[in-house]
Amino acid sequence: MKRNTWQREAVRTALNERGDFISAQKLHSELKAKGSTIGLATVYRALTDLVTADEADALQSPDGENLYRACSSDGHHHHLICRQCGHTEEIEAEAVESWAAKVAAEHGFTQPRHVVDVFGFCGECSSTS
Amino acid sequence: MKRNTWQREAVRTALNERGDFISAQKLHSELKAKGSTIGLATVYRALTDLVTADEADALQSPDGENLYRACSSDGHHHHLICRQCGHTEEIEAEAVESWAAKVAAEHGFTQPRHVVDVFGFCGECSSTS
DNA sequence: ATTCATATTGACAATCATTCTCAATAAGAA
DNA sequence: TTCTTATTGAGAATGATTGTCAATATGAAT
Repeated sequence: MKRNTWQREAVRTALNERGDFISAQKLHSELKAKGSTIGLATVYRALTDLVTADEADALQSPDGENLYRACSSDGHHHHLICRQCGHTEEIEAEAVESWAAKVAAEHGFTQPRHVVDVFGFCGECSSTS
Repeated sequence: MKRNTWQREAVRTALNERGDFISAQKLHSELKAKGSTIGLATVYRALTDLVTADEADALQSPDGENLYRACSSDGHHHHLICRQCGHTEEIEAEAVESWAAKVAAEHGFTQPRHVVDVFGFCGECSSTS
């Protein structure tokens, strides 16, 4: 049976408060910084659970870290991520959904899942540089 | 000055002979299996160089490994990858290109790069399972 | 409220891909 | 051939993530 613990709650809220993607490591540091005694392994476990429960979203950063973020829209969606400041925006991709399904089918592939993310420099970072 | 070594050549040919994506680790094992004395670190260095020189393509597998593949078409392209056997097919994605550019622009993002890969089970693996 | 079975935790060890270090080697110019 | 220095290889180091296991705390039953 699944139990509710303040640790899981802490991870969930921390993820909700913060809008952007964050790594498990960083999330753990932040919680510790706020006085929490939560363990690193527990943060990983909680995040994995949240992803399984479709309450969070996961993606890999270019340097191999796993980044997590609370899922706002419950449906399937994609991201527009700033390479400089990490700012993230969710984007609709209806066109891509059907395209992916079509291409997969054409090549005889089944159960297609796709990774569609766009990286760039957001308006602010573009003007600053 | 850049020097040519048999090690770099070995990695380049191994990558060309093999059509699919392969991890640095596995590529190294295969080379060793064939009698090569090449070192693991060197394989990593060679692969990184090939990617820099746009002779190879890199992507991250869902479990955090970096996969490499020789670039056949020199232009920009995407992949359809079998989650079971690793078989890979290059796909054209004209529609996605323009979509990505448009979405980025709409949100004020500049210099968009995108990651578009479709994972699934290829025809063969679909029927086998 | 108390008891109890067990899900969950946290500290730390273990893993695994990748990068770093550095002495030894070899490519290529002279 | 000689010499400079880019490159190599073995192993150590790193860093994220996962496994281990005794201690703890949740929630159902009493």
